[in-house]
Amino acid sequence: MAGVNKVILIGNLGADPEVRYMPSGDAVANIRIATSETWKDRNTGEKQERTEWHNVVFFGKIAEIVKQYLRKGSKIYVEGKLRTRKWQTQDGQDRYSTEVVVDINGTMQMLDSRQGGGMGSSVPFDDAPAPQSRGGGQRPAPSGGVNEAPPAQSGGFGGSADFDDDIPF
Amino acid sequence: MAGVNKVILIGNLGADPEVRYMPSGDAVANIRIATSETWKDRNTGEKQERTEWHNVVFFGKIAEIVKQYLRKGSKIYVEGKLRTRKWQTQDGQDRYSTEVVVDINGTMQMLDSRQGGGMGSSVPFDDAPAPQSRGGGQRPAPSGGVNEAPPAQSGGFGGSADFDDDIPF
Amino acid sequence: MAGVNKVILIGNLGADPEVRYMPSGDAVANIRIATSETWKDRNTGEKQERTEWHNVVFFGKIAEIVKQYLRKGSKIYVEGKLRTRKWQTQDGQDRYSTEVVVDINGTMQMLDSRQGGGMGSSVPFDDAPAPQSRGGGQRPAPSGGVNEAPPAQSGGFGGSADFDDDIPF
Amino acid sequence: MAGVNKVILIGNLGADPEVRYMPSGDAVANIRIATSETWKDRNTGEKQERTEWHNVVFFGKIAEIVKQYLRKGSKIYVEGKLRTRKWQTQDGQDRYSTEVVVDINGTMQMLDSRQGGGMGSSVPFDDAPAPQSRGGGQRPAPSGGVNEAPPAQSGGFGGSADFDDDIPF
DNA sequence: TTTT
DNA sequence: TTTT
Repeated sequence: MAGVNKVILIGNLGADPEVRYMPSGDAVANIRIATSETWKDRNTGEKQERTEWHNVVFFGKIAEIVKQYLRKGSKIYVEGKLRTRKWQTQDGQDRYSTEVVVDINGTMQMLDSRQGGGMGSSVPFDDAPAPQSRGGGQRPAPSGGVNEAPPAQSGGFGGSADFDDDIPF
Repeated sequence: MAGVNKVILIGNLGADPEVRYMPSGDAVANIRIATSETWKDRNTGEKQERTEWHNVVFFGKIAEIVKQYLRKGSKIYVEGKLRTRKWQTQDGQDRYSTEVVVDINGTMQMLDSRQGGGMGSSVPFDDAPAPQSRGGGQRPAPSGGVNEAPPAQSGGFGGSADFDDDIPF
Repeated sequence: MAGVNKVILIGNLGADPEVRYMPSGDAVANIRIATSETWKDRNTGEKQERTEWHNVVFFGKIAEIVKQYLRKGSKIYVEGKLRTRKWQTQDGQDRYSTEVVVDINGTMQMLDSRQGGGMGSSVPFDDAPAPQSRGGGQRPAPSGGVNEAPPAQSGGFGGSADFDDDIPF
Repeated sequence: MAGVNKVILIGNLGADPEVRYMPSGDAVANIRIATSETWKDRNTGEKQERTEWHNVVFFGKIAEIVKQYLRKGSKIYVEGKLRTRKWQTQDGQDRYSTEVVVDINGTMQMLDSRQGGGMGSSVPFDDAPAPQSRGGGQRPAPSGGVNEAPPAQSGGFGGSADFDDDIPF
């Protein structure tokens, strides 16, 4: 019992989200996002760039938001945790795949809502307000109590079953 | 509407926590923690050290854990957000005070449980298991559903009223 | 010797940066950025919003980038550390002010370069490429060695003198 | 050009570090660290635990520190970035492996120095001071200038060649 | 006021 | 394979 496992990413989606539904009815959304870093070669002085691709999976209510608002090219902020899943190929070989999991403890924020449809973008979701989402589900209506300061997300997360037999890349 | 406001600290408590209770019965715990950084002077090569003191305030269930387990000298990991409060001196002058707020969206972890009572420490709580705590309150028992993976904390946070008329330092 | 002191913010500038120069010639840039969080009141269900303002100060080369590229309204990602300065009012009273310091160990990234001048913005810097900046200064040209992977920023940071007699707000 | 790619971990080493040297003479250190999270099953109320294992690779001077100070069981704080490497099996199949890279932009801190040799530990490095390390190399001696505040790490990082033909697990 |  |  101990540990911190936190990932923070800002990047762009390489494709539209892929969304599936659990037997429980909960959505699971998968995206790929690219982060790139640039630097100058110390010898030649030339500008270098390296792009890293990340598999990010969203559970619960936040998966619905991903489905509704994100598209290929969307720039987002993501806070989640690392998880490495073991899975088998069709001929029974072991494989490992590492993902960034955004569940009720994680967060997602859209960062490009302002570039908006007004600029002639063909992206239909751009007129929607940019959501700022915790992974959490609905907040149960509590009884009484002051409320001058932000509370937080809460319960209702419906579980996250294994997908170990999915091919990750 | 948008934004990330996150603080991550690892440091030691300068004194025992100060705990108060809200009219609602919720605890509020205040601590001071020190972070220090060291570097070598670029001219003399001498080792330098600078210590920074942070005011951290905990709300809800996590405040109870702070009260129970933390003491002067405890080393902790904290994740919270920045908040600057305006308050008045007795003669009506405005003052501002910035704190790190750890509420249901934040986290705290003890990092020194292992140094334990076995070493001759007089600290009575050292035998207790080191808690790993989200700010959250109780989790409501949900109905049905798989549970192979960690869910998350949830609701029940009882509010965090203003303390703007308190003197912060 | 121990400690982590890290702040991560995403928000918008409330005004153009204020830039000064040290006797050494190094720039120091100050900005105010707003982060806001929204939540629903647990009783009334009404949407609530709270905006937090942060003082951020940049040292070294990154301060020049702030001066050149950021304006009122710019949305940025910032990674820095907390620092509380003590200063005196004109009549000799002690005051404390907490800032987020972005020096050579910090980072800044513009997040809204794409909204561009094309939308009729009067902001002249919008055509410039959005910089991704570490706080670092110039990188000394090293001798030999492979370079297939990103190195990192380096030396040359010119110091950050005290500004304790400045009024912070 | 844009992006944030950050990983923050607190966990324990599952084994002693494995250290290799580049043709350039630079060290590369690999460790496995475990982070665990606990939660209560929402139905049964039983305590659950899930442990996640992370591959972490250190480059440059920080790799030397890892070699010198870390051992199986050490608890550390690590700040790095995600990198997925493609490699080939002996029979030419593609594989992918995701690691947390701690280079000059990353950080490592020991968190258990205080448990010390005094408790009967057989670990010989326990008497050494716990290092607080940036990934950086040596700092070039600058000429003149004030130095009242911490500067930062700097240059000299000797490169990080590809290891794509190594087997990662 | 902590810690190393 | 760590830790509590």
